[in-house]
Amino acid sequence: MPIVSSRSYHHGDLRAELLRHAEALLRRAGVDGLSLRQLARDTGVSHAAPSRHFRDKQALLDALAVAGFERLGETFEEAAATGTLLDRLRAMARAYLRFAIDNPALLALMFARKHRQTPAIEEAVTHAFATPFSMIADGQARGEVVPGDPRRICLSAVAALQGLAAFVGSGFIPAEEADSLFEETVTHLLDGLRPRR
Amino acid sequence: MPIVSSRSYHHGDLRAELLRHAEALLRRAGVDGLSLRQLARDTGVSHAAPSRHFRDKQALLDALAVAGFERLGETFEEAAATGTLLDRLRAMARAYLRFAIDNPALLALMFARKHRQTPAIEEAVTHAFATPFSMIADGQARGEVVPGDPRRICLSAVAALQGLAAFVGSGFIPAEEADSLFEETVTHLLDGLRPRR
DNA sequence: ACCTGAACACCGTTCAAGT
DNA sequence: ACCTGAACACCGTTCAAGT
Repeated sequence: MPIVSSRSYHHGDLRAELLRHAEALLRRAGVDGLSLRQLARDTGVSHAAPSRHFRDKQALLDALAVAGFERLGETFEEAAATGTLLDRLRAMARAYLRFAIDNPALLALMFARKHRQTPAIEEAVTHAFATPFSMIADGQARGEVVPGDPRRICLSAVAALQGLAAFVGSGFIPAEEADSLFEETVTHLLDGLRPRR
Repeated sequence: MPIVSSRSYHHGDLRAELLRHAEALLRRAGVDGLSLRQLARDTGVSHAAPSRHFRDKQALLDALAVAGFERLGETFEEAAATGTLLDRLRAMARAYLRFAIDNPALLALMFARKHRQTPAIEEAVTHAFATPFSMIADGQARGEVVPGDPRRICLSAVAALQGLAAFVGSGFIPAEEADSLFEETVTHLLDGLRPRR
């Protein structure tokens, strides 16, 4: 008789364990190598067991994306902990690119879903980008950032980084060039945020 | 006895026909819906026939990517046909975003291959971006564009557009917002290209 | 040279059956 | 409630065989 009611019969928490193995499988085999059956094998359950926790494969991918956005949001919070406004914006940009380079398959998953705009994902996205969003809004209130819809400003800045990250992650930009191109891009972005006087 | 030696036994040119159907299938079913067997069915050949023309599925995807870069390069050339330098750069940026929105699955294919850096693909990429590249180099020669490695300038500009296009294509940015965000981004990019005086 | 049909190992999904 | 095993329809790849 289990003490914690959420614990399953055979495993501690199969859902969490599946997610953990799925992240590892995604990392080492890519999106194409991430199969439910391989995941079941890695986790040591029958191939039909995951369906109890994820209705279908897309539900698993959605859950991975949510977890990814949560991790990304945490790195944003850490990056924005100290320093001047420009320091923190720069640190967040750096954290974003590092996340993209360290988790290329996960990042692709997070942004390559045209379908299934789950409320859970929307909430995770909003929460993840809350830090840079409020950073920009605060900067505007103090006159240190150019005026305009902070959501749009945040979006276009992240888009520029996203493109760079995608190019680096896909091998389109060689790793040697990534750092200096990143510095250029960030300098350029921060320059664009600075109010004209 | 066929007149043209490249013509196959049963079809005019099965390779070209496969590519044609593959593009259509990719467009209507996405990357996940693009299977060799469905493609064979669409083309009216046995499921093993494509393997004569494409060693494996990746080879088909590579060929689709090459065709995509060729099409993209053509739209760049058209966009850069007339107008001032800024007009042509703006037109190329617009053409890029339009291509991205009209061919989201193809664009994802073109840039999401970490593996198989084929010479054919590298050549197609270089050729496709030759127009914006030389446009920037020309602008520098005439003092109308900020100095610096034209390849890097081209790369970071395309990356910014790529990120925006990816966000729009994935439904991350609603279609209503795409145009105005694009205008803002392009204005910002062109502003960055203008030499300080 | 080019295509077919059968074969193999894999996959996602479903569902009756077990505990 | 949770998991298993069998079943089904699909897939990529290979290969002997046909024309």
